[in-house]
Order: sequence, then C-alpha cells, then structure tokens
Amino acid sequence: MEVLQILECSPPLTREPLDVEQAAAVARVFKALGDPVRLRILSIVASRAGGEVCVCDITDAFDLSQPTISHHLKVLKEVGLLTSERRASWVYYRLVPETLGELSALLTLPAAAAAVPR
Amino acid sequence: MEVLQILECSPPLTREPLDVEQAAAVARVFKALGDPVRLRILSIVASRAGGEVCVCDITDAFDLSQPTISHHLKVLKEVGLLTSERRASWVYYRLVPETLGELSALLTLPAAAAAVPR
DNA sequence: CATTGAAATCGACTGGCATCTATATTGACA
DNA sequence: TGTCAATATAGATGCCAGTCGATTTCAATG
Repeated sequence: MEVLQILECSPPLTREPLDVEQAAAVARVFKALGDPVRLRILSIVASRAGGEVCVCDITDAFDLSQPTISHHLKVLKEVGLLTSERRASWVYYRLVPETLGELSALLTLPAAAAAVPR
Repeated sequence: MEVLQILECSPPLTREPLDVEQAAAVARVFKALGDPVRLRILSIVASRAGGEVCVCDITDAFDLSQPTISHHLKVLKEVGLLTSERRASWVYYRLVPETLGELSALLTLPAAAAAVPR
C-alpha cells in the first residue's frame, strides 16, 4: 500500500543502486506493468479524456472474460497505478498520475546520457 | 530484438492506447524490470561510474548462485536494457541508455498532470 | 597441451500467475 | 422485496519463471 511512498524515496536507477526494500517495492509495480493486457488497460484509462473509464468499456475492448479483466484491474489498483470509484451500478477507474510520474523519474537518464547524438 | 524500435514508435501511455503489438513489446521490457534481483542488477550497472560492471562484481553483490545471476543478465540483455562485451576472461555489462530513456518517455505525464503540488 | 578460473548453458524442481467457469455481491428499479 | 445488470470473488488448471546443481565453453597461462 505504501508503494508510492517507497517510489518517492527511490533514487533514479542511474544514480545509485536500489536497496533490497526499494527494489522489492519497485519490482511490484513493474511486474504489474509486465503484462500486455494490463498495459493496454492502463493506456486506455490514462489516455481517456476526462480521466475516467467504466469497467464495461474496458471489458468490451478485449476478448477476455469479465473476471479476467476484473483481476487485472485489481492488480493495477493494488500497486497504486489506478483508483476506482463506484457510482450507481458502474465502477469507474482512473489513473494515479503520481505513481506513473515516479516510475518515469526512476528511469530518467542523467542529462549527459540523455543526449544521444546520431 | 526490435524491442527498442517498437519502443521508439510507442506513444506515451497518457496519449493514446497502445495497440496489441506495442503492448506486447513494451510488456516484455517491463516484465524484465518486474523482478527485484534484476532491478538491483540494473541499478548497479546503470549507476556505476565508467558504465561497466564485471559479472563477478554483480555476483558478489547477491546471495544467489552464479547461474541465477547469469540468467537474469541474459533476460536484461534480451530485452535491450543491457549489452555485454567479453574482454579476456571477464564479461562486462553496460546499460543501453536509449532503452531506459524510451521507457521513461512512455510513462511521462503531460505537463499539466506532472505538476504535483505538495 | 593441461589446468585453472570466469561465465554460460542444461535439466529439474517449484511456486506463482493468467485464464476460465461458477458463484456471490452490489445497486437500481419495478 | 424480487429481479436484473454490473463487478467482484472463489476455486481450478495449465503454463511460465526463478532458482539450483551439474556441466560446458572460453580464454589465459604455466
């Protein structure tokens, strides 16, 4: 649950080695991203104007059973990449931008290395 | 092998949904990052001044067998995060910064969402 | 050319994960 | 309150992945 807090304290990979605890927490998040279905789900939610996506819309986008989609949503939620809110009969998921931002920062290159000539 | 090329063509997650092929390629890389041992290995290599790390140094940093470390290095190499070079009896691994950079870009938030006030 | 040390490959074991079907829960509404 | 639709949970199954010990490959060097 405190994945985001650990992410906030983890230095970029290029700065210093991760300690065991940091590596475990960060790996949990990347593992969640390490499935093509979850990546597509995340990109659907993250790119949706308005920020919200109903579960039924996500399910329609895949050729998978409803429980399977529900499982993937749960995984993404558990690692802090998504949140959900129920309104009436429907559940809406939205991105947690902070978590994605921390991950991006973790992978950021130092300015020198970022310049890639030719 | 063309993982880097697909990464280069993949839009940020917040921009538009990934297609099936992009998601598969990107997931391969994130799956490689989804193991705490590999994350630590990567951070050791990425943060090393000089850019190079000998396998023996990596092995020493873990309480795992040499074949296990070798296996993890192979995984990181297969997804384009590391390269290796043999010199004399030793093999040196170094980071492929482009791949890390592409991943970071993939997770980048639009400027508006990136501003996270306390 | 034999030996030694570094690293990779092989084969086996085991635990975990993606997926499914079936069932439960939740909320709306007649 | 009973039914229906949307999600979540439970349980089962088949496969993949992390780890190990044993072995092989490769290069240096005596």
